[in-house]
Amino acid sequence: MFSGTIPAAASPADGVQYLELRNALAARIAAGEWRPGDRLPSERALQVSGQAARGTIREGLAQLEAEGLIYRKDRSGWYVSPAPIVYDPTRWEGFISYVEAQGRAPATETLDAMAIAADAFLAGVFGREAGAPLNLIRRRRYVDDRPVLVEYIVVDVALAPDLLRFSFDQSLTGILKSHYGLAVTRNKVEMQPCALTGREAEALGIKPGLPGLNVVRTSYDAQGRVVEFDREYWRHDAVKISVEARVR
Amino acid sequence: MFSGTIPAAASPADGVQYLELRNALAARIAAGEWRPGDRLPSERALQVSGQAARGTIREGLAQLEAEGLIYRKDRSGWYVSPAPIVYDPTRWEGFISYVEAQGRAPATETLDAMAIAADAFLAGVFGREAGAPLNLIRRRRYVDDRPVLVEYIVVDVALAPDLLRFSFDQSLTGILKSHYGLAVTRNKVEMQPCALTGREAEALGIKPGLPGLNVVRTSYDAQGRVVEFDREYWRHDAVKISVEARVR
DNA sequence: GAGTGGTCTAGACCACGGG
DNA sequence: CCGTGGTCTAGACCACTCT
Repeated sequence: MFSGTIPAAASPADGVQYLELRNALAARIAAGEWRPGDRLPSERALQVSGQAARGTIREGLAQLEAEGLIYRKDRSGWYVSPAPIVYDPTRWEGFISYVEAQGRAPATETLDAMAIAADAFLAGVFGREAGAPLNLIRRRRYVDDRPVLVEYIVVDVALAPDLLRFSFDQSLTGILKSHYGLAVTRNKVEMQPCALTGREAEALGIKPGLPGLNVVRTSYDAQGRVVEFDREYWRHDAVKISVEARVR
Repeated sequence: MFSGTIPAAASPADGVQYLELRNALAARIAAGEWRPGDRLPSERALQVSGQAARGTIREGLAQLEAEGLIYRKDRSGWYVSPAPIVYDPTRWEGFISYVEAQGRAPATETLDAMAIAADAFLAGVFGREAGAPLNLIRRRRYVDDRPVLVEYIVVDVALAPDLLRFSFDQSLTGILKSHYGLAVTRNKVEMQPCALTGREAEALGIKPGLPGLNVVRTSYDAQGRVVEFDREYWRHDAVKISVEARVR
């Protein structure tokens, strides 16, 4: 009744068909009938065995998806979710190292990298005037070949001139430190559960509206300058946040 | 294209009916046609004006719900969501003070308070043997009369004997500090987007499967003893996490 | 081309709320 | 009580993947 680290499932009998399907599938997943990455039977196959309309089947599957136990690949099928990555956004280590430290295979892909001018919001973030030159980098990151997040990074051109000549498929952290001497000493992190829509859903290859986690990080150096402003959109089933901090 | 603090909405025309309904409703909400807490037209009314099957209408509404723009009250209707509470789980202030600091009205209700014996998991958390006596408190917390979270707090009886004689509708923080001299100096916080199911969904009066945020906090005093182990289940649309931390 | 999920329709009955 | 959302059925056609 109170143990483990993950919320308990619904009770076995709910008097509701789609929850009973959900429970049946969850039990079979827990029993190891399918392993992470495996495909579930098709919706129409589940209809036959479960004797329900397809809409009802889909509601049960959507339930498991919301819980992060399964995910869908568009027009391909429903798959069992792998374990989430544990992520501490207050650490300045970089995606690659902590994913590897958890025995998983990270990958990074740069989608865009361009010069932009600060709008009112970004001007405020960086403490510059509107129109100040900034660089915007958009990346997609993978764990074990599955896209798990898309991120938008903004860097002040004044602090890192000519940044766009680099490749960002590796660690941006390393570039900022070794080529520009920029060391982060303080982070401000905001997180909010959200829905992944529009460009983010498209970049992750998912159906718009799937739950996600929006992480916004502002990184400062010892002089209080904003080194990096980073907005990440994570698949909700791919990440688990862990933060350790002294009480202030 | 890159501004503001909240993810951009989907594009106005998606070629998909339920997303077009979503966009139409989102625009009317943004325009202030309905204010936070207001009820939307009924599903059947939206059917008439929008010329679509009710299932399609419901899919559009579920989309907005996943995004946190609206929420439902069981068999009552769909309502515009109020602004989320900004919450810093590394601070040791207590719910009441930070909700009030944001100009909102907090309330706390104790659901259960009982003595339990440590299972293997909790024994590990508290560094005690299995079967050690603990107290478990279950509370529901409100913002502006809307239930936003349910929490399970475990306290070591050895550190806070006879704790159950107190009322927990006020600050537990204050009780632990003033009556037991327990001061928290360090927190470990884990957060994971989740679905609210079973007891949690019931306690919050929501439909099982709605997205939520699971926050697990372990609080230590200066001697490294576990003062409090707290598991919170938040409505996903009620909270925004903000953490500030030095880089380690 | 066969099979998959994605979308949509037009109904139905039910449980619960107090718009 | 009536209106609400909650659940469910039994179909249909489409866009996409390739299981």
